[in-house]
Amino acid sequence: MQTQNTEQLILNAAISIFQKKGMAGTRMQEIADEANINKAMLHYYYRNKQQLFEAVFMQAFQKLAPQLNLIFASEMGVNEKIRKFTASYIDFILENPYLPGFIVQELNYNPEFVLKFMSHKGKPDPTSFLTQIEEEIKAGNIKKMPPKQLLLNLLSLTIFPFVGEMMLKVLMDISDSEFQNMMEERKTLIAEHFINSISS
Amino acid sequence: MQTQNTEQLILNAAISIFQKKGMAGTRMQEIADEANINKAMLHYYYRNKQQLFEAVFMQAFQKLAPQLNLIFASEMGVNEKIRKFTASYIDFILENPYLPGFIVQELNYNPEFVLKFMSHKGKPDPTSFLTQIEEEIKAGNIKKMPPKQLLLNLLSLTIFPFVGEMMLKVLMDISDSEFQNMMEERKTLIAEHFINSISS
DNA sequence: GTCTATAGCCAGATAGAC
DNA sequence: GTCTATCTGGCTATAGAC
Repeated sequence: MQTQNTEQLILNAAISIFQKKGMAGTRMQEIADEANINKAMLHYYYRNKQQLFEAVFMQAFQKLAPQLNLIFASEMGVNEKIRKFTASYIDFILENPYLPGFIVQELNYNPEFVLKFMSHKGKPDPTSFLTQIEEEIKAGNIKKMPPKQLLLNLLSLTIFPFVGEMMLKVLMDISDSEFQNMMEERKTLIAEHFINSISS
Repeated sequence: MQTQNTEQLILNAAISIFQKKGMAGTRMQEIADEANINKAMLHYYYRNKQQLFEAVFMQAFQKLAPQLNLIFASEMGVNEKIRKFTASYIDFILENPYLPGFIVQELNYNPEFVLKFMSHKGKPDPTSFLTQIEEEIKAGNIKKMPPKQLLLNLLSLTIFPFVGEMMLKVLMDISDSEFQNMMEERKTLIAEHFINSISS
């Protein structure tokens, strides 16, 4: 095992454990076990737990950002953006199920770190999408409503089912397989429904 | 300070800390400090951390349940339920801002405990609401769509902004006061928008 | 680079005086 | 019931052999 391999092995193991249990709930030993490697190696490559966590968080955010840019930074029309975003975001999350909950949660527990990290890393910028909405409203194609509320609705419909998966399963008596089916169904259902609800 | 008072004092302090930092991130000492009381008292009244946490979780869930029953277990018509639920739920959360995130998160980290707890405590049951939706669809008043997806959309629009508050503030450049204003606005905005989107 | 052993600390829990 | 003092275990982190 060379440097590159071991370092990546550790990062992958750390991603898996941190995303499931969060910063405070994770033990370094668990990560070592997951990587089939010695605990001292974690410190050799990543100095301490905080730095390993930051590497994981950064990686997660950088995976998520391009998904958001599907809607923030592309040249498509509004309806096309909405269809593209919902379908592709849901596909993406089905392959990274713990990601949204992880980001949401650690953002709550650790806002100061995140803000520091954001300032020198850059984040998706919704401005152009919000402007696009305003123009469509002026043109009479979309019902009058604050653009940020519209975007918030879209993000809610797309992201929440995954963040609140467990709560929803308990509350609505949904099995694992039914949940999967519902998410597949949402890939098209949300977009049509949402477009229909904003069109004037 | 008599038994009743101290016990309640501890529970209140525990609610405040656990909801902000979660089970794993909370220190017993912090709870003791918050309650202006000695750490040993926590163990005197609640035996150990797990049991104190369970008391907090139970209390949180029992506060939330009546809010859900506004929509699950009342005699109103669908549109009326939607208006009532969104407005009253948002009001409720504005006074208990950490509650939804806390429940969602601990449910993810601790599903087995929750399921055990649910079985002998009872939870809000959405069956009658789902049936009501089906009937409205048959009657041609609501667009054809799976009732559970409709309910999931409603919960997403209402709950997600609070669970993902920090993420949204960062992503959409929303200040504290703008966030408050948006949530006030949503008390009526969501309902009208949602009703409009499902009406055929 | 990788391992074993261990230092050092911190948090949960308890003993026991009052 | 409430407090101080302390035990105990577990966890992060490091020292040091290979």
